[in-house]
Amino acid sequence: MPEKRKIVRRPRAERTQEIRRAAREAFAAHGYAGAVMADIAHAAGVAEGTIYKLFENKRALLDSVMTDWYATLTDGLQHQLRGIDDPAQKLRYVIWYHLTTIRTEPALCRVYFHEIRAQHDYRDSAMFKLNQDYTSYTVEVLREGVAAGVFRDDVPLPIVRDTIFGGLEHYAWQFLAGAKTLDIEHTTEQFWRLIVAGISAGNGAPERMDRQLAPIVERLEAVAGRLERQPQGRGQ
Amino acid sequence: MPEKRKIVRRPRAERTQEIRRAAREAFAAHGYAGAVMADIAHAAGVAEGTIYKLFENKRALLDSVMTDWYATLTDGLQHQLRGIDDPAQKLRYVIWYHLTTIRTEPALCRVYFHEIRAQHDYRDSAMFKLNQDYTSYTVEVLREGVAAGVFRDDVPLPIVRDTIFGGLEHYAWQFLAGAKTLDIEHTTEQFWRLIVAGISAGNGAPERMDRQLAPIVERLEAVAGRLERQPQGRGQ
DNA sequence: TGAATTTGTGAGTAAGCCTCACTAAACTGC
DNA sequence: GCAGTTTAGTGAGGCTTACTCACAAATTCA
Repeated sequence: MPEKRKIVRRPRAERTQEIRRAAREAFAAHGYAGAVMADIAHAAGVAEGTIYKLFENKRALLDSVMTDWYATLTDGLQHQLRGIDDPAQKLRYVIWYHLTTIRTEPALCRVYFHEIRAQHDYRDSAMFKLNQDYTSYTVEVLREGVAAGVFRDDVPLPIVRDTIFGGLEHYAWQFLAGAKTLDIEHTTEQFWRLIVAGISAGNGAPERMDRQLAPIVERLEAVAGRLERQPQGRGQ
Repeated sequence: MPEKRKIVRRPRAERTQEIRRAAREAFAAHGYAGAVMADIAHAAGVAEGTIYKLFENKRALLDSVMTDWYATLTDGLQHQLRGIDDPAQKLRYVIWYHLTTIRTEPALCRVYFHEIRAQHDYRDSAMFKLNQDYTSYTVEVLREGVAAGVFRDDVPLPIVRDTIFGGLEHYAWQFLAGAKTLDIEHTTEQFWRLIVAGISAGNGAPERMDRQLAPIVERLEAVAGRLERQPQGRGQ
């Protein structure tokens, strides 16, 4: 006679949490396609059918895992940014925070980059909203910088935002693909310099630069010429 | 009595091409996971088993499709770059070319971004090599610019490269996700300005900028002071 | 204590990648 | 031409896996 396992019933929220935890590990370890629902069920200590009582399908389970994770990230960033004043320094922190996240949770980042964003209905999803929140702090920082006169007043905000996050992701992919270690301090410094140089007031595109320098040069030359035409006073 | 279809045998290369064409359409239309091998076989006019005689599996079929496509892209870029001299202008062309590719083949780009790079063995794949070729032209252009003194001599090449491609991809994703149209000319201009401002000789990070301007300001002030101490000549 | 409700189960279904034993077209030597 | 050999091509079936559903058991309620 086969041993009949006692069925224990637990609060819905607890079960949900249990399953989410198991799912997070599975997705992190094997990716979306590689994770097997039967294994997740086993790891969570429930039958496969139970998962479908609490989550609509595999995709919804993934969404739930990622939403959970992303929300804590966004809160963390928002909280830390309040402690910094200078816009350029805030920008530096955003870069550092993003890189740190990638190094701390490479597996989940990978899944996010490749599974979540690939969904055709991504732009209607909760993840999209969360991502907007996350990146909107950056846009906010940029706006502050422009208002303070630190950044050019014609910086194309969405493009700078995407350059930051896209560039970081692209760079970090080498790390996510297991190629090499990620030197957060050094990488932060390099990215930050590049971006800040690109948007700082006074650093326009080449011809803009010329336009800004032109009057200064003109003034210098005029004054110098005037001095040259005068009898030399004291040493140069 | 069921009609017996005549089996026609054709050169290996021709069959392969036929299947690849059908596969490309299927992958573009439905993505990797969504494309069904049975449908591809049907569209190519062969039995499902035939595909597996010519390609190891679904993944290998995708690789073949993408390799084919990517190779033509790389050739195109390389060819066009030879017609441009100025490093900054070359950079502009790279950006423009990349955006144009994304707008011309959004579906394949999407599959590339999300399926190819997600493979855990991506860095050993043929696609990785091709991508290296593609982006290496950009690094080459940057090197030329540094050598010519147009770009700073301390630009971190890999980071600039990743900022360009990562930023473009990130920005273009809104378009790939079907959100809005892609204004190539305007976007090219914005990105190019941002990057060039970031790496141009003379546009360092903030403190570097100060360092460069300092002697100029010093000279101006010295001269101005000297003028002020002198009896006023003609009215300015 | 019995009825109603809610939670949990796991065998079964369907979809889809892939295999393999087999068919028959093309080729080869006579 | 013909028998024997090689090889392109086939498609039914195997296997994995997401998902369903009829049922079972625990809990709650009257």
